[in-house]
Amino acid sequence: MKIEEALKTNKFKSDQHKAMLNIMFTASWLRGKVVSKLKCYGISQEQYNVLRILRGSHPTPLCAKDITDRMIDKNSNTTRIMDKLITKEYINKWRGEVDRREVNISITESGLELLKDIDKEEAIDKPNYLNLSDAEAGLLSALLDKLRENCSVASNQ
Amino acid sequence: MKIEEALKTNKFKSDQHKAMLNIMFTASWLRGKVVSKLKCYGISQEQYNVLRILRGSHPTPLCAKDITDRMIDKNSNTTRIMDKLITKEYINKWRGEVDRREVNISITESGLELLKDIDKEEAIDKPNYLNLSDAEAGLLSALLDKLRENCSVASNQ
DNA sequence: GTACAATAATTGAGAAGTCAATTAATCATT
DNA sequence: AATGATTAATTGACTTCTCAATTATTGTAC
Repeated sequence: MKIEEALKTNKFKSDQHKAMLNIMFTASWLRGKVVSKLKCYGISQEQYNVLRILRGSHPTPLCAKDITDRMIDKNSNTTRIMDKLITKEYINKWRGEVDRREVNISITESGLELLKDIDKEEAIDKPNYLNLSDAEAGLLSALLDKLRENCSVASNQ
Repeated sequence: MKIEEALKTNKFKSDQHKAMLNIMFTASWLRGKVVSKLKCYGISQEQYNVLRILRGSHPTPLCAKDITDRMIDKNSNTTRIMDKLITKEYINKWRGEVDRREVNISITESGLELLKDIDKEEAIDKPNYLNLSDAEAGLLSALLDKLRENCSVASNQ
């Protein structure tokens, strides 16, 4: 479904504006797919994202700031996402010994198992999940990277 | 800034997975920009989106469903976004005469003025806001449209 | 080493989102 | 025209987000 159909309009100020709306729509669409896949595991997309980040560094722990830096949505309230994951015993947290302002966070065995189960359900990340060839996916990433360059508008992100 | 730097990782399962994370990151980045632009006008991105949709159909009113159909995030709670906009007197709402289940919604003069003020601050949608040529923006849209085709995962969206 | 700035994480309060259940009206079938 | 199904919108309960203020610790300059 083309973006014109998805948003039921043909009025776009410019090609850039159309692309912007398309990015936001596609992100929302993707989010819907991921969320529905994760539903039966009882975790949110943000929680899943954090677990994957921690698996990536495992067995080295990360501090909260390191995790925020790696998150898709930098505005997420990391503390509260951690709280949820601690309650579910998917992560461990302890005060940093070197810098006592920091906390060390690492994924538990139980968290790793959860990810393994989710991985089995390949669909979320499987190649061609996106209906793009490798080359097209690479081109898409390159365009998105370029889009964010030299932007005239200041932002805190 | 490339997505590898933005997410501080080089570990991507596939080009498709990398593109997926890039879309979500870019959408969040764009959202941050738009939200910070709209802040001084006291409206959220979703409210702005609804006002633009209503301006597009003005002076013909739309019903709530028509608006939802045109929204970027189809899961938004349209009723509550409308409530906010009614309080601010940017939109009017009245029961449909033909189909009494529907409500008719239209943008007010005050709402149109707000949009005019925001438009003056061109930055949000101005051409090249995205640092892409028209051709690149078109290509990006085409890739996003393709990506959403024939997706193996069922979704309610 | 004391004062002040900077950083990491947390919290509180209010806003917004989510999801299922509900209400009201219309449609479709007989 | 009575029945049940469908559609449009709303609501209630709950969760999550947001953003500024706060606490604790470390870094920097004198």
